[in-house]
Amino acid sequence: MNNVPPPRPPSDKEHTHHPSLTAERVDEERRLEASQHYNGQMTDRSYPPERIRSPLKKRAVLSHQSGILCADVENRAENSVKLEPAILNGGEKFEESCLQPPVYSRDPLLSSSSQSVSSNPDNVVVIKGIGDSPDMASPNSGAGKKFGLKKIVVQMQSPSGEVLFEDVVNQANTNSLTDINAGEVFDYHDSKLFSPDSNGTTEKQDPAINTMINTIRLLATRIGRMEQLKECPICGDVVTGFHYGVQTCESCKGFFKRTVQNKKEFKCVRNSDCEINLNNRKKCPACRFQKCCDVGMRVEGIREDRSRGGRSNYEGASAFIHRRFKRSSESSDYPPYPYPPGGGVKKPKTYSALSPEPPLPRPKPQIPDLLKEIYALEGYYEETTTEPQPCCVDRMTSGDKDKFDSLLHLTEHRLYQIVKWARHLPNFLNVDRKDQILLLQNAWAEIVCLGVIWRSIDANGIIRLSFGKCLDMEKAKEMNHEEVISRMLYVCSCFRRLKVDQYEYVALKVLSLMLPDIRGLQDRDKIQQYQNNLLEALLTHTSSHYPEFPLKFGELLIRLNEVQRLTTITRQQIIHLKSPEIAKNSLLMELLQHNAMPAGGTLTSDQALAHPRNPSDGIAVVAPTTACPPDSSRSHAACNGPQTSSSPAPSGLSRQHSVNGEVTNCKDVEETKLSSAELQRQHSDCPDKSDADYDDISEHSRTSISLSRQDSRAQRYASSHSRHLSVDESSSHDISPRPRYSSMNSAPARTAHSHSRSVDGHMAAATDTLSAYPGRRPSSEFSFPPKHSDSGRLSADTSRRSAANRRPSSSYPSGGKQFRTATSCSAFNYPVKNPEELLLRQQQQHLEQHHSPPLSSPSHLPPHYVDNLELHRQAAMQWQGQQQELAAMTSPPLLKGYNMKGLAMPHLQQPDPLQMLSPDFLSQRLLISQSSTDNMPQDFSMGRLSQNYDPGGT
DNA sequence: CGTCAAGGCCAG
DNA sequence: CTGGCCTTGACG
Ligand SMILES: [Zn+2]
Ligand SMILES: [Zn+2]
Repeated sequence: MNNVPPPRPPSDKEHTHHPSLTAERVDEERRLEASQHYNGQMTDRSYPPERIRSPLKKRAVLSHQSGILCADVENRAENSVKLEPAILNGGEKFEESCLQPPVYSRDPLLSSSSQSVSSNPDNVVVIKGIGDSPDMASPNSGAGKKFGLKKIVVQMQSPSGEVLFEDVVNQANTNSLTDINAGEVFDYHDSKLFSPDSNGTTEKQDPAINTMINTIRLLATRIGRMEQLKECPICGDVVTGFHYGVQTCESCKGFFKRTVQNKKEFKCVRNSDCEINLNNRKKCPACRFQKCCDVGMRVEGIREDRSRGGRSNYEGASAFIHRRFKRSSESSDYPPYPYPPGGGVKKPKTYSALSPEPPLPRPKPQIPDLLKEIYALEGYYEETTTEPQPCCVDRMTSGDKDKFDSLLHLTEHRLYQIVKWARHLPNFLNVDRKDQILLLQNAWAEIVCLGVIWRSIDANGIIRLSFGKCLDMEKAKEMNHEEVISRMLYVCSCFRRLKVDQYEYVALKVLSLMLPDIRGLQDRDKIQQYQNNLLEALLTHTSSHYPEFPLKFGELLIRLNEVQRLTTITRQQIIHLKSPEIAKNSLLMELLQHNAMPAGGTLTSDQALAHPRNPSDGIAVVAPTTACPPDSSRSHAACNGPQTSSSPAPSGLSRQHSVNGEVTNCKDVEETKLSSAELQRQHSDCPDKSDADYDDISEHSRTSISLSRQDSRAQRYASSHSRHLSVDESSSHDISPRPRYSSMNSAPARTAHSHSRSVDGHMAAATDTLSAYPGRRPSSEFSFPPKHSDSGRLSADTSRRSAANRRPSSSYPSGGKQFRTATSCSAFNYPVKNPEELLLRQQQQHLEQHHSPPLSSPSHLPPHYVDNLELHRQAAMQWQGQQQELAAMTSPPLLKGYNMKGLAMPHLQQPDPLQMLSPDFLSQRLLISQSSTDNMPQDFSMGRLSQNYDPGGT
């Protein structure tokens, strides 16, 4: 048994002339020579930096997909190996976007030397250049004739500067392109660029390059996959392919799988620095597993439900990379990064350097996996910038209506992107689809807004919309958007001050999406769990990465509230527009007025299919002045107030002149609004105040506003329909977190009913489609009942596999700890000066009450972080409680027929059945039809978002 | 239908 | 527990 030749990849004929590999595998004790693969004693985390290779062997530089090593590599020209693009890109279509295939120069010495490439942590990823010509002789000269496309060329270089691999991608984001330069080194570990200078390297701090980082990361990843390892980077055995993101041998694959699946916790009996090789790999599982993690094996690759076959989509999976690149080449927007196996990049960051204590048999807690997964979606689903508009826009008067209409189109595109983005979030597809819709309807504006803020984070005093459009306060004033813009700028300044990083940014986006308290959610607990996990991940991240900002976590949550407030304004502004384009903008319309159909009737299929073009997420901010009275922006707090009628009809400025006899309620609402606005006016509107002042004001006024709204609502509530009550009671857990924002929260009873008809009506088919939907691998952080002890057999019906795309992955390293229990944290009962004080106060209370820290603290955190953990947990609970509190105060229907999303759309009292079917139609189809091929509307330049919404995808 | 990368099986 | 080999299932 042991004497048979080692298993090999199907076409791995090359092994036949590799002495050490083709040697029959005898008992491992006899394989002493295998230790030659490593150069003597290694410290902790240093992998075999050098391996003795037979000089006969030439390193193969080939498709990573095939897993094939070409035996005739040595016949290739040594000095300049020109890889075919198809090979370079693993057969993807990527090369289509390359004007010329890059030329690879290789040092002849290299191929015969003992250097191993990307598994060598000393290799670095370097920006070779930006431009359109492969040699970068004339960077960016005429490159982007087509929409300003630029190419980024990234190389993997050995420490001596040899070019090992090279990869190219097109990049449309011309703004940030100027922020990176040739010669800069990309550190995958921290996702940062370092520019070399006289005294070593300095980290580039410019946040503007964040989007670029995504691109570069992806490139680095793909480069990392180009290398064909022959020897398992963990034990030196024969590589049998990619396993959990890394090329490893079969045994390490199995070992990793067992370890994760069974949640083993090994402990090294020595110093956790055991060398792992073919001979001793069984000796110390702790160090072996650590090494697995160090070389980049992904626990997300292990499926919690143990389903077999198919493709995984975790960051680092080949399908993941493939998808991103394929799309990126087709749509000319920039991709996100995945993750380079084996590090691919320098800086292995030894464990001992990170923490002196005995290492845990788990991945180094660099960045929580959940955050990484979420971040992996950035770039890919970021807004595209296909149409550079150099000029700052600005001045959008009513005369620019066309322009504005196109902006609406842009917005719609952005919305599609958001839907797509959400679909790719870990486990989002495991959420009930009705819930998906609810969540998206509730949060889209926040997501858009956060994107704008993120982009503007480094632009001092400027809000960067899409397409290079910018707004400063001056322009904003001209357009009467000063409140929105100033608030945005304020949040920007907060983010800047806090040094919010990309992971925190994406976490905030998802946090704004995954709100468990929205009324009508089917599976609230799941959302809750998600939120908890995300909060936990964010907390871990901020605590460990930003010890200098001990209160960062809490502050972030507070800023999130500010963003929520912001979006209330912007929603209103959009709905105030008189553009008939909104009507055609079916998805936008749907989101804006979930329950209210256009007065004209249902959306026609024409409307549904005639989709506009061009993305932008800045839409809300660039609403035309004329259509948006100054006061409306102030009164955002009175978001319950009916503001408009359905889209084609002009909206009242602050007063509802609506259809269907719902007008009577306007008065109350108006009063609410006035009082709210008055409150607001008393305090606010000075974005340049100190943070403390600002927080004081906003928190205080918001509380007041909420209360006043509650009063107003109470009056309404008393006279509301009993059916509302019954529905409310029937779903006692359903409280809307931000009723003032959520169109879904309007007329709850009706919402529920229409959902049960419209959504449910489509549910069967939709679910089927969803089930057939391929390839989405949910991943960690979502608690699913583990499936241990079941000996793992799938029942026949599970293998029937409608759940194929609901495959949960293991939540191994980051458990589903929950720290949320409080349902009401009235921390905002009285004004506080700033979040710090708030937190301190919390802490004080906590100390007074003599609570013991309820939750375990991540053991990987240094002690001084841990001190703050409890504080942060309280902040999180406070935030959650605050969401609930707000929800509770306003959840009952304020006005029948008016939603509370700040839109106040009247609804038709007796909706046509067809109309009842319509509201969710698009988003439903979006949710189910955005298949793995991402056939999201791409051809925006053609003025169509998309043609087919074939929910079946067939 | 072949490839790839999951999970399962089971002798050692 | 290990690890070689098998089965699965999405994708191209
Ligand atoms: Zn191995
Ligand atoms: Zn050990």
